[in-house]
Amino acid sequence: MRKPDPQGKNNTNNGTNKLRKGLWSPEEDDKLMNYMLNNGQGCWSDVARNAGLQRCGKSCRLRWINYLRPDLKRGAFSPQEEELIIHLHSILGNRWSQIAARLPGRTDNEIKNFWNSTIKKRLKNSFSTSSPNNSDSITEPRDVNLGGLMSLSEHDIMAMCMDSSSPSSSSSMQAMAIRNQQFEPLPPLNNCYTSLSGVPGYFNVSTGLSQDSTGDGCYGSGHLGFLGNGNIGIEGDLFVPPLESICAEERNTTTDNTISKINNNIINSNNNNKVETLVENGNYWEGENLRMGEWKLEDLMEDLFSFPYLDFQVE
DNA sequence: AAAAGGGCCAACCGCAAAGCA
DNA sequence: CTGCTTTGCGGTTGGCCCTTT
Repeated sequence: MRKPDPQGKNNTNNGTNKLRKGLWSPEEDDKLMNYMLNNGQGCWSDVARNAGLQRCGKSCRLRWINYLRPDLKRGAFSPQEEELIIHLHSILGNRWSQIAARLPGRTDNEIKNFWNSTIKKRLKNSFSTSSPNNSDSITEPRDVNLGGLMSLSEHDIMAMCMDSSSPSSSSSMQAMAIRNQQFEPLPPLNNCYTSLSGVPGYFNVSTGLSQDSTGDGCYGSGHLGFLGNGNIGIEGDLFVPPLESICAEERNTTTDNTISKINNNIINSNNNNKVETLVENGNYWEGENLRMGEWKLEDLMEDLFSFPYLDFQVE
């Protein structure tokens, strides 16, 4: 972390127009927070200027998104979040912003740090402990249990872990697909919020489900798997949980209209019009039915955007 | 008790895409 | 169409802090 610069050695004081860098002081946070609450988000360089901050707009944006936003969820990641991150990362690769978009209250930076510091290490450990004599000769891939997360082969895990340059880990998916000559479902994700079951090769989006009857946060069960031709197959109906997004929930509960307004701005700007639709339709996503047989990776990526944004309460 | 090492995480950097004149 | 500005993203850095030696 960079030192806060209370004396302003790096900043514009001293007669120059040099912008401040490094850690944000509480005063700067206050200024930015007050400005954002009163004026909402505009052009970030204007925000920096009008809020009286000697920071570049970029720095203000980052500070707001990663730290000051009222809808941020602080604290450790829950096991459900961990699981979801791993699962999404296996599909999306290092597309942290897209992963973060499905974890309300979490930032891409947070998830990225969490992945690099914790999960990556854990996956590596799982790999090494599961193969005590794994010198450099990898022969038969074995299944590795990631602490109850999912069961993948060593090759798969290594590909996922090491192939961080691949934007979508497509090479690892291809590797899995090649190895799996037939549809081979991955184990269902416990506590996941978009789960799949039913007719192989197709899924429907069922909407308007009420509550998770089991109370474990899981709305149905099913499998996502890889097809021998390198495509991704879905086995099942996609059950979408009732979407009481942070946005909608806070709209109902908060008495602070200003904060509510800000939240709406943030979420609407992040999610385009999807959340507005959700809210207008009584907190349930009433998106069009999705049908498909086999997905190529890029198609899957596309269709991930049509998934509702996940929301669950931690603790 | 002090030094070394490693983990964590806030923030910066560079690049690409989008928007606009 | 072109060039400039702004925004957004992912990778990387650097410093605090905790643990180990």
